[in-house]
Amino acid sequence: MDRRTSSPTSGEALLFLTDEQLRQGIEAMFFAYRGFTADPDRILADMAYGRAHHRAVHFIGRAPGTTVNNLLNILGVTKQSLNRVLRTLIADGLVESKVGRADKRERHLNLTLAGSTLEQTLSNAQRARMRSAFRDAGPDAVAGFRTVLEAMMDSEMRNSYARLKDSTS
Amino acid sequence: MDRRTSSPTSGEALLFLTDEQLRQGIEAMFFAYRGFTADPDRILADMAYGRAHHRAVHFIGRAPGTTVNNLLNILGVTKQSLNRVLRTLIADGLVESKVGRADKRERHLNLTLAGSTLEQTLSNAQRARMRSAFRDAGPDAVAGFRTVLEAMMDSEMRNSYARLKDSTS
DNA sequence: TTGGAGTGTCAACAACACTGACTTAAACTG
DNA sequence: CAGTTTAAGTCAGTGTTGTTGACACTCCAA
Repeated sequence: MDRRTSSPTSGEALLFLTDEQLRQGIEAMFFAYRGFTADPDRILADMAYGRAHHRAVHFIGRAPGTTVNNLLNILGVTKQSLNRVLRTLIADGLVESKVGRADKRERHLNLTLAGSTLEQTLSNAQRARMRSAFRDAGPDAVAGFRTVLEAMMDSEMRNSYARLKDSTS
Repeated sequence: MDRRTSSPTSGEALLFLTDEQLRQGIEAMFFAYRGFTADPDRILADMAYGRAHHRAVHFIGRAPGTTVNNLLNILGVTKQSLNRVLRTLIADGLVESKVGRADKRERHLNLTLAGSTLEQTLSNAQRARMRSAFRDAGPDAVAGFRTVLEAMMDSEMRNSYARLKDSTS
């Protein structure tokens, strides 16, 4: 391998790709993800809900009127697994499911007022940590953070991510 | 919204802390973590093992001779949960548990040859993705990635992370 | 020698994922 | 129109990983 883009010194250009650096990146992901989910988990523990409910509520709030199938693709779980979660959320009045106008086979999902409240509560907790981390790290680090995470995604997930990102930009 | 990332002007200095930017960061973490675990998960699916076995094998390989209690703190699970995993790994000859010399209550954990082989297999798969992501993103982005992840950890996890990092640097 | 720490085990349970098989209803297609 | 496909929901069974709670054992130290 020869010298690459940014680093001026020759021998050090690829030092960030050593196995040790990669291993530290792996461990950083592991520990950071624990922090990432810790606050919502604490809130959900008091209710009869778990992480799966959080994810469903998050993405329904993010893409109101989304279909079950679309949600299935975003979450990457089976229909049975999502259905279990959705059933309780609908029964508890946090999510409402409406038959599609154009295609009556589809169900369009929306948060109720109560669902939106829960989403806000969870979202606020998770955003607070993210905001603190972003502020401590600074804008350049945040840009790098996002670049690496995008490069780490499977291509299908990258598509889902980009679609959501563009929908509100 | 106009994207003016690296602008030095005053009013835009905190644009990276908007709720929308934070939400994108949250979603990036979600999708990237799926990619992060996808390759080892595929390998483990064929065996009778799961993600918990991967984590145990990883950290035992990283800190040979570690005690059960130390591993407990790193992994952040209950001892019953870890014990179930360790029991199968020991029974299958991937991990060996030795009574401590100084303190005979403690058990010191090490990978056997077979355990080390599995660790390598999983580690190689996960490192390959991380290497590809790091290379695509470049050294500056990687530095930012690590900075943000560290800021996102709980302080106890940050300590565990730092201890592991320093042990081989 | 008593108390506490470290370890291990048993049992029960919950959350969340999976596969496989099936139904219902609607939409598309030849 | 008949047949096929698609979207959604359901039932039953299973596996991994996590949790509590209770209990036993060993060893160390006050």
